[in-house]
Amino acid sequence: MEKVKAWDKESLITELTQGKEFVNQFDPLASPKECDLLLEKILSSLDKSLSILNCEVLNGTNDPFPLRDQGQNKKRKKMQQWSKQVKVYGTELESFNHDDGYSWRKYGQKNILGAINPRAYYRCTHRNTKGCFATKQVQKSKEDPLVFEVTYKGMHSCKTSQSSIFLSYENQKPNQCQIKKQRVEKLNTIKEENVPFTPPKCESQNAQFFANSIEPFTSESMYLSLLPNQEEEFEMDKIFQSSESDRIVFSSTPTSIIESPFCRDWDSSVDDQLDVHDPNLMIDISEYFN
DNA sequence: GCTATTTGACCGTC
DNA sequence: GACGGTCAAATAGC
Repeated sequence: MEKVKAWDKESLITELTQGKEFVNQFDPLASPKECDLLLEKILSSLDKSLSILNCEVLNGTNDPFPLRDQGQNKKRKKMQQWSKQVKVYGTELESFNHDDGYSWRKYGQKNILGAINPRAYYRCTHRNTKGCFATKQVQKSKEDPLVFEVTYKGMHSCKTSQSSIFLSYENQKPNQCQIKKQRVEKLNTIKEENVPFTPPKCESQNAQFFANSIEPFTSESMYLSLLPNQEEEFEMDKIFQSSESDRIVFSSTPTSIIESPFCRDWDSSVDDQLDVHDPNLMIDISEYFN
């Protein structure tokens, strides 16, 4: 956080304060239209805040590949990166292609010291055509062969992303909050060291937000996590403060996901496949607003 | 012939 | 020097 310029820090505080105000203004009994409007404002504030952080904290620049344009400084700077785990079941393992909506081209594979399985290296197909330098690494987990650890590096410049959090308003089924054991187990696969969120709770409220799983194909099990160097710079629980009554639920969305591959235009047709109103997808982060 | 994947070699960092 | 990441020639699939 020290690297954030003074004016950026000011802007960040302003945005977060504004976001907090919007959260405070939230009224569960208000009309869905009003709620949507307020949500848009909240998301906008969060997006702006994250943009500031992404630009100034991670690299000190927008460029995910500072070396390529600055031949003088040969020291490789840390690139913006985040990881997720993807769990696959049954026959999915063979056909699993790590499809996250972007087209990737494999450019290498390497046996990693201490790892049983090799690590595969992918780069965006549009590297040459659109100058998109996003890359990802995929490695099968040592502990669980059904789990793939995917690490993304760099931002996609081949597609524009929108809001990182997709929320829908739900106030008609206040007592439907029954978390299935299976989903809880999946959510508990979240690495504690990387995700600043607590496991989901289940409480009835007059109004709740239900998170859509952002990435269509991995609704089964996925998590995103900030790498330690990013996490230490920005912790959600130190930033958000709000009243006790506020209860907002969204998927495990780390701070840098604003530009992540998962934050694409949301296709409402996916809702049916995902059962996006499934209360089991909830993660209660109310304590971060307290 | 074009595109994607494989794989050994090379390079930069620690 | 070891290791991880990338390059690029060879190969495969369509």
